[in-house]
Amino acid sequence: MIENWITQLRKGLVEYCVLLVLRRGENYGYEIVQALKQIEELSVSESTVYPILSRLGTERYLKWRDVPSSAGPPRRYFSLTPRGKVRLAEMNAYWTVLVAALQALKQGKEIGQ
Amino acid sequence: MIENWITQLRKGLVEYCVLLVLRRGENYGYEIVQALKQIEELSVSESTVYPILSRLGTERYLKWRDVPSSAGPPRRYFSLTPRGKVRLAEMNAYWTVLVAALQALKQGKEIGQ
DNA sequence: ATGATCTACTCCGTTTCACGTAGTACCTAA
DNA sequence: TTAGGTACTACGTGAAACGGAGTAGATCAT
Repeated sequence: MIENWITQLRKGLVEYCVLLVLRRGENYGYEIVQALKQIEELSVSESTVYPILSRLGTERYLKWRDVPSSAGPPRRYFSLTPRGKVRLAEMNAYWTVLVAALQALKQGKEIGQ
Repeated sequence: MIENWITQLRKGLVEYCVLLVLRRGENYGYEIVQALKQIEELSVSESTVYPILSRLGTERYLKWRDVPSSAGPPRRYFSLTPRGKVRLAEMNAYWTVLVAALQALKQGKEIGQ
């Protein structure tokens, strides 16, 4: 099934998307989940995004602060650390060359000679 | 480490690349391995490509024929089945929208409103 | 005050894939 | 007969996505 392939293809990508969402400033978890849910091609859920947020936190790519909310438990606002910004830049660089390589493979590049 | 992320990102992609290599006609295993090794961003080895070839075979996306070789054991020439061509078309379609979605996320698209 | 509902997460188990290491086996040429 | 190129196969590990269930704070209608 193509769905299964898509699940595999998403590996690594959700993490990249989380960092991309945070590149402009802080956002809280639920908000990030809702934002990524809107990208149909990703179609992620809470159980995918929250573990990524905490993993990126323990790896010090993200920092956070808790802010009381008027509608529910305190919100945890995440933002990129300097370390996280470096990682995002590395990911951007790799993603760019990867997409270019795939594009070259799609278009005409023959193997053999 | 970024290397680990790259390993995750490759999941699903190697399979896609194998189908892309075969889209024009048949190739034998060793040749496919050498072709994909030349793509630095993928940097795959035999132990990655051969299992994919046999998986795609049992899933009937590929067919093959054995041809005696002048230098070694018979070569197994793989080619796309009609089913495989459909799958490749689906993958192309998904890959295209995914790359576009990531591009949109990279450029300016804000969340929240 | 009590239950319903929204918000904001956390935990656990399963599946799948990439990949490293090692091993098998075939064939030609010196 | 052995070295070297060719063509795979087997096995185990690690990491990520994901489904489903659970936890818990806060507001609001009854």
